[in-house]
Amino acid sequence: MTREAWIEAGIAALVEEGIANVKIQVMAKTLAVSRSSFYWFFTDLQELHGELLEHWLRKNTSPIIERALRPAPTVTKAVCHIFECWVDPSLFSPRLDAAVRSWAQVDASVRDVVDQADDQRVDAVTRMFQRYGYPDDEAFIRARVLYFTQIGHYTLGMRDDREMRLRFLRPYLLSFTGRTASDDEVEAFETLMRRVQPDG
Amino acid sequence: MTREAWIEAGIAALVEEGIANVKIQVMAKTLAVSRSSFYWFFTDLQELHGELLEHWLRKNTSPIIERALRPAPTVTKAVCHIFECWVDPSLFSPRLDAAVRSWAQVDASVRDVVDQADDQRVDAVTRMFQRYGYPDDEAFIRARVLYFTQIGHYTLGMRDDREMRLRFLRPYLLSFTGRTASDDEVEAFETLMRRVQPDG
DNA sequence: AATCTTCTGGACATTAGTGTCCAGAGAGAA
DNA sequence: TTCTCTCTGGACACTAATGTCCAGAAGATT
Repeated sequence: MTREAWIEAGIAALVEEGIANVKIQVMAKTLAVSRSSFYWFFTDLQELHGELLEHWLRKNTSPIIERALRPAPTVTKAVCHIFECWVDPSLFSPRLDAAVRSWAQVDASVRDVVDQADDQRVDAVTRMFQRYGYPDDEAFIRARVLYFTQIGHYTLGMRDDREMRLRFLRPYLLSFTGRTASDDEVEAFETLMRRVQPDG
Repeated sequence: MTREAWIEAGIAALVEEGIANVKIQVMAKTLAVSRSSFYWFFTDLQELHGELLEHWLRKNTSPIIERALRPAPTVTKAVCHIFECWVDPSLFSPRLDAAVRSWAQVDASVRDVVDQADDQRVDAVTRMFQRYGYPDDEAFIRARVLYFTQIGHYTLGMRDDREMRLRFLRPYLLSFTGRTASDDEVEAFETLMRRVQPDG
C-alpha cells in the first residue's frame, strides 16, 4: 500500500460515485486492506480530499492553457488545437472534471479553486481569439461560448462517437469562430482523431 | 406539516447541499418536527427523491420549450425569447438545474430522466434555428452551443450582474446566430431585463 | 542475529443516519 | 361530550461510517 494507491482509489470513487461517497471504509474494502492503513498515510478524510483536488488541478488545467497558446495560421486551426483536449483522454479527463464541479457546488473552498482554474482557462482562450483580431468583448464571449459549451457537454454526459464528432466538426468551428474552416484543417483534425481514438 | 413542506425542504437541501445531504434527520431538525412525521407522508427517502425529480421536471423543462416555439421576425429576436428563461428566475431555476445534474452523475435512473429532458430542449431549439433557414446540421450544432453554453454557465456558477449581461448581449447573439442583432431587439431585451430584475 | 522502522489488522468508542412501533395529542364530526 | 381520524413524539433496533489505540508482522539495517 502506498499513499498514491489511496489517492487513485479516491479518484476512482470520486468520478464514479461523487465526493459524498469517497469513504475510507468502502475504499478499504475494494483495496482489500484494513482502514488502519489509510490512517497511516493520511490523518483525515479531509487530507485525501485535498490531494484529490490538487490532482485535478495538476492534470486537467494545464493542457487547455498550453494549447490555447499554441500558434496557428488561422483561428479555425487554433480552435482545432484546443479541440485536441476534448478528444484525447490523456490530456483531459471529462468525468473527473464533471465530478470536481459537482463537488464545488456543495463546498465553498473547492468552489474557489475551481473558479480560479476556470478563469485562467477562459482567459487563455480569450487571448487566443484576440490574436486573430476579434474585438475584446467578442473575443471574451467567444472564449466563454467555446469553453462553456464543452463543460456543458460533459455536464450533460454527452458521449458522441467519433463519427458524430467528425460530422459536426465544421458546424462547431463555424459557430465558435464565425468563419469557415478549410478542408486541410478539417482533414488534419480527422487524422489526429483517428490516431488518438483508434476504436470509435 | 404537509407532504409539500417536506418536498420544499428537500428541494432546499438538494440545491444547497446536494442529493447526498438530503437527510430526513437534518430536514426534521430545520423544520422543527420529529422524523416520524416524514414517515407518515412518505414510506421512504426514495419516495421523496422521486418527488424532487418530478418537481424539477415540471418546473424547469417547459418554459424553455415554450419559448423556443414562440414566433419572431428574426433569429436574433427568437434567441432573445429563449434568453428570457436565463434572466427570469421564476421561469427557470439555475441552481436546481445544476443540483439535479450533479445528482444524475451518480444515479443512472436520474440520468435517464435528465437526458430525455435535455434532448427535448435541444430539439426544440434546433427546430427554432431551422425555421430561420439554417441547414439541419448547423441548426443542431447551434442549438447545442446555445443550450450547452447556458448549462456550462450555471455549472460554473457564473453570476454575472445585469450590467455585464447587457454589455455582452450583442456578442452572445452574434456567436449564437452568426448574425447581428438590431438595436430595437437589444433595447427591447434591455427593458425586459429591467422589468424582471429590478435590483442589479 | 538483533534491532529498527514501517505498515497492518483488530478491537474499541462514538456519531449520524435509517426505518419501525406505538401510545397518545388534538381537531373536527356525530 | 365522545368518538374517530390524522398526525407527532419518543423509544428501540440496526447499520454504516469515522477516528483511536496498540500489538505485532515483515522487510531493511547494522
